[in-house]
Order: sequence, then structure tokens, then C-alpha cells
Amino acid sequence: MIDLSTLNPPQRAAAEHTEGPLLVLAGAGSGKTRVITYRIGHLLLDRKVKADNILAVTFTNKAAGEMKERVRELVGRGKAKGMVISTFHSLGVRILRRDIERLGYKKNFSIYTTSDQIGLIRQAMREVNADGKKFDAETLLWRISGWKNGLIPPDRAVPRYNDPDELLACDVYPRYQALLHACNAIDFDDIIMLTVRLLQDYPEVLDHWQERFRYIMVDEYQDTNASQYLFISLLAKKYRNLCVVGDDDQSIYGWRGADVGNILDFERDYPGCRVVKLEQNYRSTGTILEAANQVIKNNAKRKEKRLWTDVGEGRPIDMVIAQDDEEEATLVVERLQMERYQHNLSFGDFAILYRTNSQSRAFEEQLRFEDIPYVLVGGMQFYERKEVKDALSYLKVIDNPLDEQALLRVVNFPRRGIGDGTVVKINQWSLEHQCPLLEAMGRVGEIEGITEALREKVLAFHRLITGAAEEFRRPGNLAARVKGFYDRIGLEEELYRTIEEPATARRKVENVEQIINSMAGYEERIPGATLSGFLEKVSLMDEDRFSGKDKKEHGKDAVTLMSLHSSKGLEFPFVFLVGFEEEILPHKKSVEEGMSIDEERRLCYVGITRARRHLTITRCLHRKKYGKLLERQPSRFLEEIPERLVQVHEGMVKKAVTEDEQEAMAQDFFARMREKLG
DNA sequence: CTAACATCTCTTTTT
DNA sequence: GAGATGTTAG
Repeated sequence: MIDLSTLNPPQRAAAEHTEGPLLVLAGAGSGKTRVITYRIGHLLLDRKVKADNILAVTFTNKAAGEMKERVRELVGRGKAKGMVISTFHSLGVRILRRDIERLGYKKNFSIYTTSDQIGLIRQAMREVNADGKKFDAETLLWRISGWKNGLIPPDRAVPRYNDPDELLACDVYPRYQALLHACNAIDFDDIIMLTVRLLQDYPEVLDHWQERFRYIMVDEYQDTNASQYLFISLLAKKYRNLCVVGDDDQSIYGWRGADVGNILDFERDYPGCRVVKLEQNYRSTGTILEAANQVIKNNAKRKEKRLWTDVGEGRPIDMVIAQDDEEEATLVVERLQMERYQHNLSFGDFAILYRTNSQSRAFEEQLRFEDIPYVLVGGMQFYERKEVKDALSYLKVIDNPLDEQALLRVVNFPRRGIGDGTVVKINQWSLEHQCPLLEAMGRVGEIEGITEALREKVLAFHRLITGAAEEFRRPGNLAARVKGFYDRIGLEEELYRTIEEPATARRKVENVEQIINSMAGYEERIPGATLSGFLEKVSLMDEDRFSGKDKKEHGKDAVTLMSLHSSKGLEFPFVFLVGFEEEILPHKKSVEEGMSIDEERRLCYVGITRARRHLTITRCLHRKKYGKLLERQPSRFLEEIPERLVQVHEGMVKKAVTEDEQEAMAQDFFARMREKLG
């Protein structure tokens, strides 16, 4: 039995309502995850629902992982086995892996990330003779992505305005989609779009998954876009046991097509649904909650809610004003240390939250300088590094020889004398003969205008890839074999050879080794692990629970650094909300584009409500941008926080230039700390 | 074809 | 100010 008596009445009502549609409007910190966890436990243990029949969908791998963990804690690992808790994208891939052949793709399809997408868009632009200088591939991709999220196929895309970008995007879209198909690749938008198509066009596929998932829960429902909405609607159509949880005040993904209307209209979509409101906040102090409420109430279009708490006021919010971004980092880290000693806390109790990922750098440097452990969440820095992408591209081509983006990356890395000219010739030939690029390389003898020496090089490369593809067909012992492969092609030597700075080269080599470590960790975890499986996890950025590095760092006591977007759904006792300035929060782009800044305000709301005990907000008077020091204005949201809740601190650290000054600063810091501690 | 050098652009947010 | 892209000489 699951003990539901620890839940408050509305929470309990939500957990007990298992049959038929249910809408849970859950304010920040109102115990939403707890409700979902208990609801799953209740389904499993009290209603005797088979774990196989339960599906919970989240937006991030982090959220999915956390939910899995909490369900396991509640009901035990064995009872939870078979239940699916995953992101929209992981779920889509799972469904596609089974039946994508019906849509004309092969089962070993690749998942293309942004840089691959850009590569294809550029190619598509060349094919329709678009001026690559005049048009920006990213802008086009953006439009195309918008259509895909709205489930508009290439033949139905029409320009809404007489906008040159829009017109070109209409031409490029079908070419882009054809190129993806030729590469046996799908992009992130396709994951959802193709899944929906599969479910719509193949009743037996739909039926299979409807029978499988009889009880469905969707977290952060306010962030679903049109295609995700349809995806869920299709799955839930048969049994109608759909429970969606969300908060319109925390909708922060409008920019990628999320439609708050989906949650606001749920009652209309599912007549007779039960609605439960969770308004008691268990997370934050009264002061923090009051600040959040005062900010968010400035948004016009929202469902009125009154979040309340009974935990008491707590400390005032600290507002720290720094001279520049460097000092901001110094002050934050200094305060962090101070709080930690004063309250005997661990590093894991602190988070530094920012609007843009680039803001993390100053804080990272300062934390490293002070020898404070930290984890940087998101930013997907690791897999975006050149050497990592190159190394992974080999694995991608081996796994899916049609993957041209990967093939093009590695054809001349390490340097093997096959330059652009040659590649262009082969590519042209492959287009003319409707033959995949790799196959064209194998038939390089038939291509005109390539010297004999060059042909031999191309053939050697072709043999390398096809040979490896053959070799890796056999599963098992992946990590060791990949290492062997990298050694064979001399990947490390190439890095040492081409990078003059030895320390940099070292780091890059370590990054490549990190891939192999991750793979070893993955293999350990999953019996019968395949290259495809590994690459899929990497593409979906679902790596944090198997990579060797993170396993070590998972239990590590460390300060968390992340963007406001990544922080949604999480909480920390002490939060530093940094860069509270105009043009950062709200971001310049959102102001320029004349969009309503409500979403920026919601972002601000999300940031404030992450804090449990104490919130520190910081801003700078100057900030370096493009290497220039610019004057900064405080965020407009600052005025919305009542003054009585805030205590202002001017910066007090002088810039230390010489080593002596640095030493003096350190002494000063310790003196102040001793004084403060008594 | 490669390496060295010059020029240009970029900073939302994520799966 | 970095990092990617483009240009030029060997």
C-alpha cells in the first residue's frame, strides 16, 4: 500500500484520480513531482496496474531521471521495472526504431543535431542556387523547424508574408527533407513529426502503443507544442487515462513552438475531466514567494493563482551590485563561501543561475580559482567540441554509412590528402548518379579528373570505413574496439601534431578518451550494448546517467551552474540569480523582436522560485561584451520586486591586478570571514 | 593540398 | 576576443 496520508487534500485527490482525464494545475514548489510519484505508486501497488502500462513523459532527461529515481525509492526497483519514464524525444525514437521502415527510413537512422542540420541546409541552398552570403542558414532552419513543429509537411509550406527568407525557406524545405532522407537521418523535429505520422497512418502501430500505455502522465504540459500535443492526444485517445501537470506561469518554451493554449484548453479537449489546483508552496520562504508573486502578477494573460506558504518569512533577498562581470563572479563566490561556513552547508546546496550560457564562464573561472567543485549543466559543451565531433563522426559513419554529414567531417581528418576539390568532384558525381557518397568513393575509378594517387587515397579511406562497418556489426567489447580503431587511424597523434599548445592538445586527447570512457560506462550498464544505442543516447543528450565521468561526479558535492531554462523543475536551498540586467533578463533579442516580454518575466519567475531558503540577485554596472566594457542598466523586473523584501549591497572588492594585490585581497577575505564567524 | 594569415561574426533559451 | 570562415603563398 502507498500511504497517501502525507499528501495534502488536493495532492491526494490528484494521486487517487486514476481513471479518466485529469488536469493538475501545479504552482511552483507545490509538490508536483511528489504527486506524480505517488500517483504512479498508487497505480502500481493499490490499483494493480502493470508497470508496462504506465508512461510518464517529461521534457528533459534530468527530470525523467529524477522521477524514475523517486518512483523506485517509493515502490522498489522490481515493482517499477517495465514502466516507461522518458522525454518526448526518447519516446519518439523508441517508437520509430520499431516501425520507421514503414516510412521509408532504415532502422539504423541517425539523429541529426543542429550543426548537421546547418550542413544540410547549406547543401540544400546550393542545390536551389540560393546566395549563401545573402541568406543565413540558421534563419532558414528556424523557419523550417517552425513548420515541422506545426506538423506542416514540405508540400504544404507556404510563405505567410512576402519575406525573402520565408520564400527561400519554402524552396529549401523539401530539398532539406530529401537530403535528410538520403542520409537516413532525422532531426529533432522529425522525431516527433514522424512518430505522429506513424501513429496517424498506421492504425495497427497506434493500437500497439495505445494498448501498451494505458495510463499516461505528462509533466510540464504547458510546454508542449502542436506536434507533441497531437502525439499525446493520439496515444491517450483509446483509454483516456491522461493526467497532465503544468503551470502556465512557467511556460518558457514559446520560442520553440510551445503553446500555453494546450494546457488552458485541456478542459475543452477532455470534457468531464477532473481539475485539481495545487496552490500551497512547500519550497520557499515567504519572502521569496512574495517576490515571485509580485513579479509574475504583471503578466496579463494568466490563470489567476494565489500561491501561499506557512513556513515564515525567512531572510530578505540580497541584491548585490558589482562593478563589472568579473567582480560579479568574485562577489558571488565569496558570498557563497561565507554562507557555506556560516551555515555549515555543502556546495551542493548552491546554484548559480543565468539567462545565457555564456555567462557561466566568469563563474567557472572564479570557482576553479577558489578550488570549489562545480557541475556545469547543459550548454552541451562537451559534444559540441570539434575533436569530440570528429571522433564521434567516425562512429556515426560506421553505424550509418549513409550519414554524409559525418562522412564529410572525417574524410580528411586525420589529414590524408583528400582535399575539398576532390570531395566536391566525388559529391557531384554521386549526385549525378543518384548514388550515396560513400559508395561513390568506392567507385572513384569511374570519376573523371582525379589523379591516380588521389584515387588510391580515396579507395583506402573507403576500405577503412567499410571494413570498420563490417567489423562493428558484431556487438560486444565496443569501448576497447573503438579505442583500437582510433589508434589505428592515428587520431591522437593528429591532435598532438596539429595543435601547437601541448596543454590544449592534451585536453583534446582527454576529451576523446572521455568518449571511450562514456562508452565503457554505457556497456557496463546495458548488456548487449550496440554502437547505435550509444550514439542515440549521445544524440538525445541522455548521457548523464551512464557516462563514467558523471557517475563519479553525480555523488560529488558541487555547486550547480546552469541556465534558467535548465533549472525549471529543480530547487536549491541557496540560489544566485546573476546578471539581473536589461538586455540579459529580459534578453535583448526578446525586446528587439517586439515580442511580449511575458515569457522573459516567467523565466524570471522560474529563477526566483528555485530558491528554498535564500536568494541573492546580482547585477553589474559595466559588462564586457566583444572585449569592450559597456554600461549596463538594471533589469526592469527589479522594480517589480517590493523594496521591503530586498537588501542592497554595493560591491566591495577592488580589482586585484598585481600578485601582491591578489594576496592582500585573499588576506582581507579571510579576515572578514573570521570576523563574521566570530 | 596545406599552412599561415586575414577577416568577419557572434551571444538566447533545448531536445 | 575567440572561433569559424575565407584568402593567399608555397
